[in-house]
Amino acid sequence: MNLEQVARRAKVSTATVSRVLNNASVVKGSTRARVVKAIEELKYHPNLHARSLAGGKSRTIGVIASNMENPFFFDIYRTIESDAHTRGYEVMMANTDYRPEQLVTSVRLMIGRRVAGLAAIVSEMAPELMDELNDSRIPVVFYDVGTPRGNVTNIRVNYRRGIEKVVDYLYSLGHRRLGFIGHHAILGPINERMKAVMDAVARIPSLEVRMAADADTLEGGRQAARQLLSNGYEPTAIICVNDVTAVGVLRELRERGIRVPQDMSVTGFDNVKLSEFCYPALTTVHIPREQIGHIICESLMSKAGKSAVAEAEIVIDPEFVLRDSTGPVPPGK
Amino acid sequence: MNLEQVARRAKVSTATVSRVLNNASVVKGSTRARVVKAIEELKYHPNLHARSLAGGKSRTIGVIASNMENPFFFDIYRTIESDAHTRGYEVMMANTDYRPEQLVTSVRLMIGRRVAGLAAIVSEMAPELMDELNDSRIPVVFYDVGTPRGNVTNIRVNYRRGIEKVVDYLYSLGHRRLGFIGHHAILGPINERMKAVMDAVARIPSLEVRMAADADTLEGGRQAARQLLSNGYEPTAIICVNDVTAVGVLRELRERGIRVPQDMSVTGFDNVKLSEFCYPALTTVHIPREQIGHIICESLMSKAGKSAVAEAEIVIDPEFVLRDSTGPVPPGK
DNA sequence: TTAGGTAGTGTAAGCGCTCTCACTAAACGT
DNA sequence: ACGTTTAGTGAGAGCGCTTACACTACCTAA
Repeated sequence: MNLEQVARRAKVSTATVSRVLNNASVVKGSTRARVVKAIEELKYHPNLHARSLAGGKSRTIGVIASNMENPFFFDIYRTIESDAHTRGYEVMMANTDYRPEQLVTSVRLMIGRRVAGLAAIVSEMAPELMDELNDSRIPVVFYDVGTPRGNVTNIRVNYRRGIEKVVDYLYSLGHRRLGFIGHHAILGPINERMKAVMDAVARIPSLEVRMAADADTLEGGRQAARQLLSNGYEPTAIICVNDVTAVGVLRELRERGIRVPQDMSVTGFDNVKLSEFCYPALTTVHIPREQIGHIICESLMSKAGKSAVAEAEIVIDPEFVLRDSTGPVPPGK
Repeated sequence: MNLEQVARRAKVSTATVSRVLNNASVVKGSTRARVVKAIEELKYHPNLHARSLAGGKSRTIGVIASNMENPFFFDIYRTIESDAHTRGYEVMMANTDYRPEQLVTSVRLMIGRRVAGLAAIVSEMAPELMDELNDSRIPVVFYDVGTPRGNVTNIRVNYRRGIEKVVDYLYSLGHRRLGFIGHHAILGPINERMKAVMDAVARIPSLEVRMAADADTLEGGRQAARQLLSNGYEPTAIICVNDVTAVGVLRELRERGIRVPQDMSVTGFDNVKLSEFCYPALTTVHIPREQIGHIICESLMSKAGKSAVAEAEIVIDPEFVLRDSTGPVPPGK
C-alpha cells in the first residue's frame, strides 16, 4: 500500500498524491477530491520513514528524561508535548532510569531518528555525548547537566539557593540536627546537590547533617529514611531531594509513630502536585516546570531554523513554599 | 554523513559497512575493524528512517495510553518497555488524554511509523479505528476497549467483579448510602464501569448511590468529591474509579474535617504504589499491571512472526486489597 | 589438472516518499 | 494572429539504507 497505488487508483501521478498529502494548494479541487477518495478507499497511511527520508526533516523533537514516573519530569514533558503539537511537531519520549549508558543509547536513538531538536531532562551524564551531540548539528537543550556549546543550550535551577532557603527556614525553627534524603544518581548534579546541602549547612556552625539515598520513588524515599534513622542518629528535620521521596519518608515516619511536624519536620523539593495532596502537605521549593517546558520548546523550535542562540545558559531561581510538614523543633531536642 | 562516506573512508563498499552495522558475521575481522574505526572517527549515526524503509521493518512497538500521568498506565508502559528492550525492540509512547480524536491521531501516527506491534491502553474508542487497524495487518492489543478481530487481541479486567467485591465489603460494614467518583471518559468502559457500579448496587435493595466525575488526576478527584458532597447528599462511603482520584478525595475530606475511615470510608482501584503511601492507606482492588504488560508484549512479539493467535480475549479477575481507608459505618448514620 | 566449493566483498536495484524541472493547455495581452 | 503568462500535472532523480546477486580469490577433492 503506497503512493503509487493511490496514484493509480486516482488516475494521477505520485507527485500529485504527494501534493495532496502535503496540502499544496496548487492542486485543482476536483483532482484533490479524487485523490482523497482513493486514499480513504484504500485506507492508505503514508510511510513516515519514507517521508522523513525524502524530506530530510522529521518534524519530531525528542525528550529524554531520567524518570518519567516522577511527576516532575512528566510535567515538563507534558508542556513540551503540548507546545510542540501546537507547532505541528511530534514528540518522542525516552526514559533513562538515571543510567548513563541508557542516556547514551537514547541520545543515539534520537540522533538516528534525525530529530529536529532534543531535550535532555536528566541528572546523569556521559562525557562522550557532548561531542557527539555537538557535531550532530541538532539543537539541544540540557536541563541540569551539560555545558553550553554551539548548538547546546542549558537550563538550570539554582538548587543551591533553594536548599539554602530550606535550611535557613529550618534553622529559624530551631532545628540543628538535619537529615538529607537523596536518590541514586552517582554522577552529575546530585553530587552537586549533596554538595549544596553540605555547603548550606556548613555556613551555620551549629548545624549538623547526615545523608542517605535510595531510588527516586516513593519506596526509595521510605528505604532511605529507614537507613537514615537506623544508626541511632536522631535528626529533628529531614530534607528530601524531591517531593516523591519526601512522601516515602512521611510513610516511614508514620509507621514509626513519629508525628510530622510535631516530632519531625520534613521538606520536599519541586512542588509537584502530590506535595499538596499528601498528608501532611509538604513544605517544599517550587520549580516552575511549565516555564521550563516552554523555554525548552522555544529554544529548540527557534533554533531549528537559524543557529543563532539568544542565551546559552538560563538559570532559574526557585521559590520557597511553606505548608504543613515543618514546625518548631520539639522541646527538649 | 552517510554510509557512503563511511565506506569511502574505510575503503570498502556501502554493503560492507551495512553488514558491519548489522553484525553480519560474514565480514572479515580486519575489514570490520577498519569500518568500525571509520564510523567512530566520523561520529556516524545511521539514519533510522532509511534503515526501516529499506529493511521494511521497524523493530519498534507503539504504546498508546490515556493518561501517563496516572501511574496505572505508566506501570504497564514500563513493563512493556522493559520486555521489549530485552527482545531488541524500541518502544514509542503516545498519550491521548482520554480524547478519542487524539487516539485516532496517535494510532495513525503509529501505523505511519509501521510499528511492529501496537498496544492501546485506553478507555476511549473511535469506531473507525478498528477497521483501519484490522487491515493495517499490525498486531494489536487493546486493553479495556475494542473487540477481538483478526490481528487484534483484547485484555480486559473484570471490573464488574472488582466493584462487587468493594460494594459487598462496604455493605458488610453497614454502609448503605454510597458515592461513586469517576472521571471524564464519556465513551467506552467508564460507562461500563458506571453501569457496573449501578448494577452492583442494584443487587442489594437497601443500597443507594450517587455519582460525580471530573478529570483523572488528584485535583480531579478532589473536585468530584466537592461536587458529590455539595448537594446535601451524605454518603458514608465513597468508591473511587481509581487510586489517584481517591487520593484527591482524601484531600477534600481532610479539608472538610471529615475523618477517614471514622466518618467516611473511601476505596480506590488499581492498587497503585501511591495507594499504600497516602494517608490513610487505601483499601483498593489490585490490577496486576506487570502481568498485563507481559501479556501484551508476549502477544505482540509472538504475533509479529506468524498470524496465529492463541487467545483473542483475555480476562483478568482483580483482587480485593484491604487497608486503612475503610471502616464500619459511623453510629447514627 | 580442472571442476566445484567457500569466504569475503562489490554492484546495483529497490524501499516509499519529496521536490525540481519540464511540460501541456488554457487565458491573456498586443 | 502571435508570443507570454499561469495553473495544473507528470517524469524522474534522489534521500540513506538493505539485500539479492555477481564476482574474485583461494582452497579442496578427484
